[in-house]
Amino acid sequence: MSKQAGLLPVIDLTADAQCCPPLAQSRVPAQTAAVLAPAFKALGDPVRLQLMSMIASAEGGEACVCELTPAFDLTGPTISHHLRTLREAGLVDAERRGTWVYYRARPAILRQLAGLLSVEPAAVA
Amino acid sequence: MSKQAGLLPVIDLTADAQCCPPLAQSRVPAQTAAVLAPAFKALGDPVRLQLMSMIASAEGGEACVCELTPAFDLTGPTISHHLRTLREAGLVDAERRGTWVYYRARPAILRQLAGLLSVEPAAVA
DNA sequence: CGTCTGTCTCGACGTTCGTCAAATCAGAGA
DNA sequence: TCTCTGATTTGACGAACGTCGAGACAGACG
Repeated sequence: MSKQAGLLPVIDLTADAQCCPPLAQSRVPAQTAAVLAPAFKALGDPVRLQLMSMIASAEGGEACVCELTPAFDLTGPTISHHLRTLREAGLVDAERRGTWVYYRARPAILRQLAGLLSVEPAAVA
Repeated sequence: MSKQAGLLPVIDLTADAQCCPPLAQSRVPAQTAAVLAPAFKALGDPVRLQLMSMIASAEGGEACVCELTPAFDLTGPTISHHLRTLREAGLVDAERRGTWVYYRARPAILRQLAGLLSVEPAAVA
């Protein structure tokens, strides 16, 4: 699956071009590490990883805090804190519409992280 | 041939042989989050992210601590601590050969993490 | 206007993290 | 054996984290 033969993605992936040569292919510069590590860090908590998934996989591409919070045995402020962490890491976006606040994933950075981690299936020599 | 007992990874990830439905496709179960979050957490430090890259991209697939340590403005014990963190997260393997200790990436878990983060470009197959 | 509901901020708490210096362990070689 | 070098462990410290309760803020609705 290294080459997605077949359809090209609908959206432009220019962001990937400059940002993520795979971790295992060339050494990550300190500056890149400093920028991307916080994103990994944000995903390094089980609650936030689930929150991220719930948001990214939600119908319509967004999830309301009111449906996120009751999915955990945690208080509102704690969930709010985790969402803020995800937001500050650039992983999600928040928007208030009336009474409720909706969170939406940012696919670009997800792709960036995935690209960094991608491992070429050992092009057998 | 047998590995040094003290250097074996703490986490056994064999159970996760079946790879990762993308984060954005289906909601990550709590159990999966609990298993994978520590790996992201381990990558959530700039020094460890660079270490991981240096190891994974090294020639021969392995890197000696003796070449890792001088790449940072940190003491030996600190680098050793970070390497232990990567090892306990299941991201790398260590092996002592004579005087030196070599670290080697574990591609399986890297692929797992990349798969979790992968964002399918909406285009249907 | 006042009140209610949903969400966030603030302050506090115990825990974990990143770092170092000192001590210890593991081999290599004289 | 003894010593030297490379790597890890131990113990300590301040900083950051995850969590909570109490309070503040933002809209909706009478």
